Amino acid sequence: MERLEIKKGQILQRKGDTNTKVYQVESGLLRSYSIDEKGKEHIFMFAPEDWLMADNVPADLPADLFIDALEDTVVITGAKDFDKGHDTVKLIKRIGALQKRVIMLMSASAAERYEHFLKTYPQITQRVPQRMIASYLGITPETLSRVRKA
Amino acid sequence: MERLEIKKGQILQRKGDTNTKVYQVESGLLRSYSIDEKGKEHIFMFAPEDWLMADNVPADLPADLFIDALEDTVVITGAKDFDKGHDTVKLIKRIGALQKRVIMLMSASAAERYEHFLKTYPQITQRVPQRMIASYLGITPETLSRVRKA
DNA sequence: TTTATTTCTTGACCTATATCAATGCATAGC
DNA sequence: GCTATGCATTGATATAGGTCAAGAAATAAA
Repeated sequence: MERLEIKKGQILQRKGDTNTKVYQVESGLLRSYSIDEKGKEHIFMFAPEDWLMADNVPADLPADLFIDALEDTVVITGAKDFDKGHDTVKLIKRIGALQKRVIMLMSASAAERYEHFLKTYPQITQRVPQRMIASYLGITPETLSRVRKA
Repeated sequence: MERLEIKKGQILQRKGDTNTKVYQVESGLLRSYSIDEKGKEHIFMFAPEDWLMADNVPADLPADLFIDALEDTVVITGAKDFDKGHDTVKLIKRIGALQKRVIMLMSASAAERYEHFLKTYPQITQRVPQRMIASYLGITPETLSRVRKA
């Protein structure tokens, strides 16, 4: 357990890295993302204050995601330790959020996704560029721009 | 905790129902799905033997998903009890699977999703109709048919 | 075995979103 | 203050997948 201060733009984890830590955000903003074989970024999650950032693959496998800071950020790092220190209620809430996200990705239009994002994460909306919101929603910046204009 | 035998086609839970149970599958096959405002079905998950079927919203809120049996099925029902009876390692694995699913929905083509499904769930492929696989993958039966033909 | 229903496939056409390029605006760096 | 870079918007075009309908095949029910 360790307290880290990192600068905007600094990378905490790259795909393929050993993957043994989780990051509790004290202040600032992290994101995790993957890069597909066309080189396109797909943001999996943002983590502002009080959120836990983790790459959810077992600690004995290489990382699936990049993790970096979108603002100067302070985190408390913890080891991935599956047998203790986890709040079951928080894990189940996270599963619930992912359930809704999967259903939305299968069924909602770009506009509907954006509307939902605005309502659910109004604070994050103010802190990240539009192109990152587009990436998180699974659409292009151009499509997001058109959706916002409509 | 109770052991239930249900018939193919029988519904265990409807959207809006009270939502206080989880279902451990002993034999058979369950699915959970939502219906969007156009009346279209979106399958969230299949649960064959040894899988746990749950609607991952808190027990004090109404259900988000329908759950029904695709075959004659035997389940052990349990109460949603967030403070005990949960295997943290299994919850984290489930989050990991959903993480990969979200990234795939944002970045993979229909063909890539189908290919991945075949590799990951070969047994389920044999037990459910194509139209349900399409629904789970977030594509239409016509698209799946064309992808398979290519 | 026959009939009814469901599922799958295919063709033709449509649509939501992607791609590409260009331009303007905002922000960062010097 | 100026220049460079990043971001957002817009137009034109392309594309992946959706929609609709019809017919064939498979499965279920009688």
